[in-house]
Formats: sequence, C-alpha cells, structure tokens
Amino acid sequence: MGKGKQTKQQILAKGLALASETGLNDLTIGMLATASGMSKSGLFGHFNSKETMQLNVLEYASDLFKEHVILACDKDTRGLVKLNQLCENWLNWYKPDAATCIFINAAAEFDDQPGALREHIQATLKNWLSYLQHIVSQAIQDGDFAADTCPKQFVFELYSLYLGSQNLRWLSLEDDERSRFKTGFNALLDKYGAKTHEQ
Amino acid sequence: MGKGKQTKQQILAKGLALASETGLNDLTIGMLATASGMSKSGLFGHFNSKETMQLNVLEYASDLFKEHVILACDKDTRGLVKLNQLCENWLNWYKPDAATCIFINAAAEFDDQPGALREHIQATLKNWLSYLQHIVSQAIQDGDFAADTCPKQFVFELYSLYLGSQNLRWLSLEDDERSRFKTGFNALLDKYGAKTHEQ
DNA sequence: CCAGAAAAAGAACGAACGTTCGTTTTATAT
DNA sequence: ATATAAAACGAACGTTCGTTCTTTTTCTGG
Repeated sequence: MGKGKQTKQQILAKGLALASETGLNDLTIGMLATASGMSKSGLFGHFNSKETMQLNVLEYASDLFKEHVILACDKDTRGLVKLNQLCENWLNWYKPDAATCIFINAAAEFDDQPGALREHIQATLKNWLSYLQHIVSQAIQDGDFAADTCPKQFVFELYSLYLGSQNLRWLSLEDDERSRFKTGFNALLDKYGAKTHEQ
Repeated sequence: MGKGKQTKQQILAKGLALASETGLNDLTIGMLATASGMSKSGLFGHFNSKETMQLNVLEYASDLFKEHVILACDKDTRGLVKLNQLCENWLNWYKPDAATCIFINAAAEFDDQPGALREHIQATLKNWLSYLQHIVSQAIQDGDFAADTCPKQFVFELYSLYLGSQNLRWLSLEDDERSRFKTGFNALLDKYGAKTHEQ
C-alpha cells in the first residue's frame, strides 16, 4: 500500500470517529485536516470534494460494519442462531460505549437532502434489512419460526426495537445492557414461535 | 395581539414548515427572512439569536402537537380507548403526507451538540413518553391490559414502532396507511392482553 | 394629529466554509 | 542517485453565515 492510500485510511478512521461524535454533516474538511495533522488543501487532494470525502467515510463505515457484524458470526450458522449473533454484534458494532449508529444518524441528517450521500445511505440500510429478512426466512424454513411468519414484518419490528433502543439511550432511558431492546427482542421471538433462544 | 407578535407567529409557522423540509439545523436566518418576505436584520430583531429562533420554532411545534394530538382526543376518554386515539393522531399530527416528525429529526440533529436546544428536545420527548406511560397505566388499572404489564416496556415498544415506521417510510418500505406500524401496534395490544381494540 | 415607541430595513463586520492555484516537499521506480 | 510522479503545503478566492450597528419606516396611544 502506497503512502497515499495509507494516510487516506488514517484520515478515514479519524473521520469516522469524528462523524460519530458530531454527525457527518459537521465533519468539516478543515477540522478533519487539523485532527489528521495536515493542511486543509493537503487533505482535500485525497477527495477533491467534501461530498466524496463523506462518501468515503460512509464506505469505510460499511467495511467496518461488514467485518464486525456480518463476518464476525460463527461460520456455517444460519437461521435463528445466526439472527441472535447478528443482533448481538449489531448492538456493539463499532464502539462499546458509543453514541448512535452513524448510518441511522446520517439517515436523519440527509433524509431531505437529495444527492449521492442520501442514495448511498438508503441503499446501505435497505441492503442490511434485506439481509436480515433472508436470515429470518432461513429460520422459518428451519422450523424455528411459525410457518406463517412474515419476514418483512418481523424485520420491521426488529429494526424498530433497534431504533428505539438507540433513541432511549440518548434520553438516558435505556441502560448499557440494552435491557429494553433485549426484552423486546425475546418477546418478538416468542411471538413468532421461536422454539429455542439462547444467550 | 400587537403587530410584533402577529408577524412573529407568521415567521414561526413558516419556520416550522421549512424546518420540516430541510431540518432545524439548516433553517437559516437569511432564508427564513426571505421566505417571510422581510430582511435578515428585521427578522433577527424578533429573536436576537439563531438559537432563540430555533427554540421558538420548537415551542411552536410543541403547541401544535398538544393541540393536534393531545387535545384533539375526545373528552373523558382514558386508558385503552385514549391510547388508540393518541396513536392515530400521533401518526398525522402536523401534516398528512409530511416528512419525518420534527422532534425525532431534531433529536438526531442535535443529539451530540450540547446546549439549550438539545435539552429542550430531550425534555419534550421525555414528557411525551411519560404521558403515554400514564395512559398505559390507566389501561392496566381498567383491566384492559394484563396486570403484570410494564408501562415503560410497553411505551418503549410503541415508541420503537413509531420510529421504525418513520424510518421505513423514508426508505419507501412503509405505505401511507402505516400498515407496518398498525400491524405491530395491534400485535402489541394482543401481547399485553388487550380485550378490545377498535378502529 | 402627533410624539414616542416598536418594527423593519440596509449596510457592513468577522469568521468559517469549500475550493483553487502555484509551489515545495516527499516518496518511488529505474 | 536521479528523474519523475505523488503528496502536502500555504495563501488566497468567493460565499454564506450570524451578528451588530445606524437609519428609516411603521405602528400606536394620548
């Protein structure tokens, strides 16, 4: 890896950290340059636009998500077992004590702002939801959920619990162990007739 | 009402409309002035700071929320019946086909930005959630929900469904009738043993 | 109707932003 | 080691922002 790509990775790591604190919108080229110990124009040369920089930060976050959530699951698991692992990873995917998920946050920031960023965020979220639906469908096939379970509705309710947990956490109404989420999650498994749930 | 308060109300109405489209953060003094047909400094005089202007917009939104959601319920209803009415009003409280709820949106925008705005948003949301808990407690007292129902957990799951519905709506995965929300809501009522659910 | 107050306008400011440009430093490959 | 390309720098640009003045217009009460 050449010098260029190397510092670019360092910039993106710092960028994701900053964006997680202040939001992707407030991730300014000047402050990211300062945080990276380089000049504004020096950093700018890596991206040639602020939007490209933000896009690259999101892609960097996607890589981390894939690594820490999806690939971190045990091999050859599927259905209900994998769903449990995914949710556990999902809750703590890029920082143990962190603020809100950058994708959820960015979605709220750019929801009304057309452009490449918005489309990228939408695609990422849709992709994740459809992956979850795939796993739920496996669980149904395996007989872990009732046969008439609707994967879309299931994932909607699961996703909702995730959003709710993050939101309540911000209001200091959710604890570190995500008790509200986990109680809701277990109730969700019950409702759809899960035979066994571990953890 | 003097001329001052009068135009101020018009400004706030326009401000809420704009903030609902572009977010409270991007509600600039210049553009709000232009939209209100007056000069930047003329509008500025009403608030003496951008933060105060944003706060007033939020308070204006709170008034509208109280009017369209809480006070719009039939008098002398309580418990489960009132909960149904509240949720129906909640889904369409400030515009029929609108974008996301301004409080949810503002929460995401200011969650990492200390100040009066953040505290106001937190207080507003907490107040709403605790009001919902009060209504749920009534429903338990009235025997409409199982006696061992936890109001906090109930409201958490209800709130989550609201967040999820809005988020999926943005992803074009929820329809105008909020089918996902309503299916989840009815399932929630079932789970906690609601005897009757209307609408 | 008219004085005094309130409201609005207009011009200007300092700061921060994204971006451009020319130059200098650093890395890389022959 | 040296030529060439990549990377980083520093200064400046045009804008936009919130805010502060001073002046003008518009209300309003006696």
